[in-house]
Amino acid sequence: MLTLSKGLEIQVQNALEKAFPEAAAQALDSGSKLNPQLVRASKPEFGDFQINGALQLSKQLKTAPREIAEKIIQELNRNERFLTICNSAVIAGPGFINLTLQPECLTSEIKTRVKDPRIGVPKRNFIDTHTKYSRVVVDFSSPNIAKEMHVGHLRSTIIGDSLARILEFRGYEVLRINHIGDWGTQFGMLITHLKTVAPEALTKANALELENLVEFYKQAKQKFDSDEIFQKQSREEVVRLQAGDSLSIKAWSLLCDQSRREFQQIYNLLDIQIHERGESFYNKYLANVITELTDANLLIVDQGAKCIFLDEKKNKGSKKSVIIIQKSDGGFNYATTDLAALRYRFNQVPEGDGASRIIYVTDAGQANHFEGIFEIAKRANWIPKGGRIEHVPFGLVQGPDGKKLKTRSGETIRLRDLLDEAVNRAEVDLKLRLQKEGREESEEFIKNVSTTVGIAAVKYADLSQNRITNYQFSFDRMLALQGNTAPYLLYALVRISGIARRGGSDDLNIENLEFNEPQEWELIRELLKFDEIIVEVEEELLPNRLCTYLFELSQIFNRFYEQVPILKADMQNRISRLTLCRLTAKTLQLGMNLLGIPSLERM
RNA sequence: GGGGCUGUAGCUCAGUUGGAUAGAGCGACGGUUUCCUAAACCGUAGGUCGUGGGUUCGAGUCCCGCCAGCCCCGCCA
Repeated sequence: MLTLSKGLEIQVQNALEKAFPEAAAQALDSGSKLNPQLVRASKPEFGDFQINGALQLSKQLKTAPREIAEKIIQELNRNERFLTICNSAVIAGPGFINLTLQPECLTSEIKTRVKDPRIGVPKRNFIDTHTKYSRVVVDFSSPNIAKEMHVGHLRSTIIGDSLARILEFRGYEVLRINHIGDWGTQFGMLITHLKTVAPEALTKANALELENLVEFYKQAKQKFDSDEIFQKQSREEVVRLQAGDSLSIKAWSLLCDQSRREFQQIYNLLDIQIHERGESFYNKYLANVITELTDANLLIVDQGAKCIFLDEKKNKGSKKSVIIIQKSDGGFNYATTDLAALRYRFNQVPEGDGASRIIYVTDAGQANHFEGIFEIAKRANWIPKGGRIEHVPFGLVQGPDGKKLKTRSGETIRLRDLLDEAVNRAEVDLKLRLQKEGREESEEFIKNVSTTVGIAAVKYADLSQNRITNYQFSFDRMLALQGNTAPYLLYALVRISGIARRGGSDDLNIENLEFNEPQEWELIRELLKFDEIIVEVEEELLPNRLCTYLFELSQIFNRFYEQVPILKADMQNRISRLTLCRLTAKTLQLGMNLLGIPSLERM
């Protein structure tokens, strides 16, 4: 109801200014406006919108809140345009004004939405806004070469993908960037170690299974932490690699290829589109970062390393935190790479991406790091005018015991295994139900439904939680057939498909819709919120808001479905109700699609 | 020691620029299958919003102190 509420806002603003012309003029002189505080009603019994401003303005206007409200109402009731949108305004409580929309207004919104593939969600207009460029970088997923993807990558991948989908839908040109860990000290360790234990892996493709590679990586890491000579060798190896030594590069690219194929399988299963541009891509830009930071007088040499000290403002006598830009051995580390990446992304094409907004989807543990990186970027003047840069943090994935999710033996859980288990459990649930209901379904049906339900459950469980907090992973809860879960949403959609199959699919003449039941109006009002939710998620980058909305929509639909006859209703009501079904299906489908979750006709 | 995040019903969590009587789901208890998938729907019980101050007409929400848990803090990413 974005358009409606915008129109309403103008009417309410006018009414307030007409009611108190002197105060309005005064406010205008000081460069502000009287704020009527028009918001959505907090409860259905208060109508559709409420005006809260009278209470706050009381002091300034030296008038009792209810008296202010009374005057605003008088103005509103005099305004014909307002009366075509709303029933007359009502004063309530200590000075709130409750507004209820005209039923014709709601009905006509429903009609336009049924026909609109975007269901009322506007595309962002980049010409009118302060942002000149529509390009956004979403940096997400980012697994490491020579390691398997695990639950830690799950959140970044799922949340990042959903945000990318929503931004794309709103009209941004989104660059989905997989900033994979394909560079740095870890490779020095791995290559050095492989030289002695499995030299063939450095010259021949697929000499090792990925699992073995992971095992070697663990050994290398252990050696690195305990053996000083090995540590030195590894660092030298990194320097060779970063300098472009051909043998090192060859070994490195073999390792990358192998991991890459493994990642792709997961992305296929999760239906994730992402463009790989790992840390190594920025290798050729690293030296320039040093040059620019030196020119900007930001670098300080400390113990042989080039550093930037932060925390200028927060000087409570505390130690300043520091970011190392170039190590004492000449090597670069992840801060350097992140700065080079940031620089590149904001730079204009062809020397960069020409982005106006960069979004990093990583765990909350990196908040300090990004804060530092962003501060440096600001000081170096690398953020263009109107440019936005945001860290989108998320919490840990915990097991049912509240601790970091591990296997029974204490190992990290492979993402692959986790997804397989979700699908298998969904299959067991489904078969049990088929048996109970005496249904016969093909193998293909069972396979398709279990995969969809399993993957959807994992994705939805993650997305439906506020990402900031830690997230307790539980197969039982996410696959539960009731509650705020993917199966619940999928089921609502299946019910609608059922109606369509039984004669609800005829071409509807939606010119004369008529609604009488409270369940219908409740559904209508919920359906019309969709556009606001999408715009909100675009701004706040919180997909759980969309999940909550879809869940509530499903609940309201299920109530409507239970309590109001549809196919058995007379023609007029039948068409009207089928229209609501159709719009509900469209909304659920689009909403789930924006979360990266597919839907089903039957389940 | 410094910094960040979190603390809301028995459990898992929502809670919109501060707005009216703090909401879901699960679990518990009770009820509902003669249109369309009961994987559903309806009802009941359950709260000092960690704690102490402050700002405000109004605070779960903003500010300060304290307590608890988790995470980060110079050559790993």
